[in-house]
Amino acid sequence: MTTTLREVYDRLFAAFGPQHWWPGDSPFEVMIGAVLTQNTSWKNVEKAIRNLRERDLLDPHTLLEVPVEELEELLQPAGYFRIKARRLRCLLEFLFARYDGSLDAMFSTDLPALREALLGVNGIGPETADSILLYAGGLPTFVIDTYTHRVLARHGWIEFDADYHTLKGHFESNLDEDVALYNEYHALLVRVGHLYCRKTPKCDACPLAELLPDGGPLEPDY
DNA sequence: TGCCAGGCCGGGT
DNA sequence: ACCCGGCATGGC
Repeated sequence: MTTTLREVYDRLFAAFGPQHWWPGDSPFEVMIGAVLTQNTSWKNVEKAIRNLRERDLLDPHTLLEVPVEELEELLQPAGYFRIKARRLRCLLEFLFARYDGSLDAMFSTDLPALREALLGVNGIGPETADSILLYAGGLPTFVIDTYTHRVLARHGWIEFDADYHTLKGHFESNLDEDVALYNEYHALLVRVGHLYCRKTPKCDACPLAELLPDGGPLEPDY
């Protein structure tokens, strides 16, 4: 790759500017959103979060008191509402079992150990864990998502088969360890993905278009 | 109208 | 160790 990841970032930032991620008024709200947005558009997530806010449930202690059936109803507009209600319960149980419900306590612990512990919670995979750590906790871990994979694979900057861990390491080993940079970079990748890097690429107006290999994107049908 | 969204899990080869 | 179906709503 002749273009560095830093140069890609600079292009994206020049094109789109700051993305102000993650939307949310508190770390807890951000953490909830990370679970709710799994394979789901953020618009739908907003409706569910609004339901929670209207009932003052954007707090670990109050949310803990909500029966799972009631939680399902509140999450309905976000889709996958039954499974997400249970996933939030699992995350809450983890938070109380280990940190007495305190996000500050949780985010003050050793990052690699906390990440592994989160991955042990049912419903928390690598992207959700890293989103929680970076966007709710302000900890330096790079978030990989489908768009990240697509953008890099289509430009030939990674092997198409590269897994989550490999992509994460690729970013973290080629960038300064900088929470603000990790934050903005991932948000920009999602933005450029939404606009130009869908299942059928629309590379014509993409700010990264001139960095494509001759003949267009590799893996265009991914 | 069908396709897709800021994944992840569990069961089957 | 992979592969795949299931999960569900709303926007374009």
